[in-house]
Amino acid sequence: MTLSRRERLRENTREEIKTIARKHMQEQGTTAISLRAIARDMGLTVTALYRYFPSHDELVTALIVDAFNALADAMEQADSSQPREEYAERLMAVMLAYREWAIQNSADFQLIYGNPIPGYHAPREITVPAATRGFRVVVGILAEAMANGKLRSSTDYQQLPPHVSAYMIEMIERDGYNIPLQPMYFGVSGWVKMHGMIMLELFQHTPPVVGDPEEFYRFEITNILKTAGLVLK
Amino acid sequence: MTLSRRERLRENTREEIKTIARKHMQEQGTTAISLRAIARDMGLTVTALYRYFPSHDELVTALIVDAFNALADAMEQADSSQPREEYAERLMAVMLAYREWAIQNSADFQLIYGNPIPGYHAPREITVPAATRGFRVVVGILAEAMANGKLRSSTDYQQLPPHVSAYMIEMIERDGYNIPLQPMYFGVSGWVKMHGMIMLELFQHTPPVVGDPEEFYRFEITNILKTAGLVLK
DNA sequence: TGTACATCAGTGAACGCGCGTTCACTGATGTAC
DNA sequence: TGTACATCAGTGAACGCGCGTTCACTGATGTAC
Repeated sequence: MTLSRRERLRENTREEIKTIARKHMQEQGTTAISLRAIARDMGLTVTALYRYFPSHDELVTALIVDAFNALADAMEQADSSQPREEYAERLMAVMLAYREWAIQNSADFQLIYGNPIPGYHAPREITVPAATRGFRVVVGILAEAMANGKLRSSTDYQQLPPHVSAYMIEMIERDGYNIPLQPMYFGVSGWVKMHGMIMLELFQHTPPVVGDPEEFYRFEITNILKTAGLVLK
Repeated sequence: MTLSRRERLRENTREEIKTIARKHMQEQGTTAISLRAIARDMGLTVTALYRYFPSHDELVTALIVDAFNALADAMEQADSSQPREEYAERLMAVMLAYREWAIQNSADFQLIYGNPIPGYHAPREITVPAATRGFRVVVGILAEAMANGKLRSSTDYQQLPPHVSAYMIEMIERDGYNIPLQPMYFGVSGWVKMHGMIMLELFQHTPPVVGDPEEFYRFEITNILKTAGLVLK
């Protein structure tokens, strides 16, 4: 669909508002998203912004959706940079992209995975689909590896507490993942660890412990992949 | 040392201020720590609070130190509730206490492990010693298990990137851990995972995926312990 | 035991900032005939 | 091609809030002789 001149200008202004909001987040944290401060930076009055976002919360929602999508884009791009049959390489690339994006866009990362903004309630029907995109890439690769007989048939997941595995199987169905339990369990189990490392790195808890967080991160991924029989070339 | 009547009253007031600050954090997030709001709740003028905390930042620092200490206390207590020789049980109890405390005191947990408060800079010489207490419990148990020949001599840690292991060995020395590299590596590697799970649970990312976050958390700990040869009775 | 003085808790006004949202409005741009 | 009208971007004042910090002060409590 083509946009009229007016619509294009409108889109540009919306983007400019979000760009400045991101700058403020980066400088002052996610609670510093302020319509008045953005207006000041743009040389507009506050009220003008209400033409573009009906409220502060709607702006925050737009930023959250953008952030989840940008992160997922980065992961998808990393995935497609690797040969299709090299599952270990694909997973490594995707998880490195996850970390890289988190560090390069730490304010956005805090916005989507950190402390909630006081008083703000995300409309889950809007944010959740964007939120799961990145994770779908990971479990998708794992499922592909399994379908091609490259995933070690570990027995771990078979010992999950019965109601946990029942819930997960139901969730796989409900959210349309269309994959077996094993890659889903493996994906969640690995994801939470990498996520923890990134969070701790971002807030300066691990750098004084491991020295080089990126090397450590790579090392841990390599080990996790090994437990699934996925070996890097 | 005994305190005079005046000193006792003073301590009580300081505690009351922190208690109300924690209530506000729980309700409005860590950025809502406000001297004026606390004064309002106490029926005092703002300026009266300056007798107890010389600035907003000093109050935040006190809350951070208290939080790290409370978390470490909970972990130490969990540790001492188990038989000394049952290393797997001790580690399970300690990590469950970690999660339990995080969930029961989610605002404090966000304060110490979540997004930084804009404009606040922690005096690391004050916060870091408190921050490492809990982790010391974990690696302490692992080192004890190793000293008693109960830790499987995995070769994982021997393949750490050379400058990472060099850095960690130096850090062990610098921070006075007095333990070998293996339990340190194992402790960090496990810690980051449990931390990630808790963060994701707290912010509602994993509950819709795993259904019962506590069961899942237990399951993952059990598996991690197994990889180190530590089996729960 | 009584008194003078120092210490301390708390007040109230002020400074100089910040915020989201509503309302009635002006003036430019686009559109339909 | 020219004109009337609708649409839209942006203004400016106002409402009712919030914040940390400094300053000169009052009045009660504790202490030393």
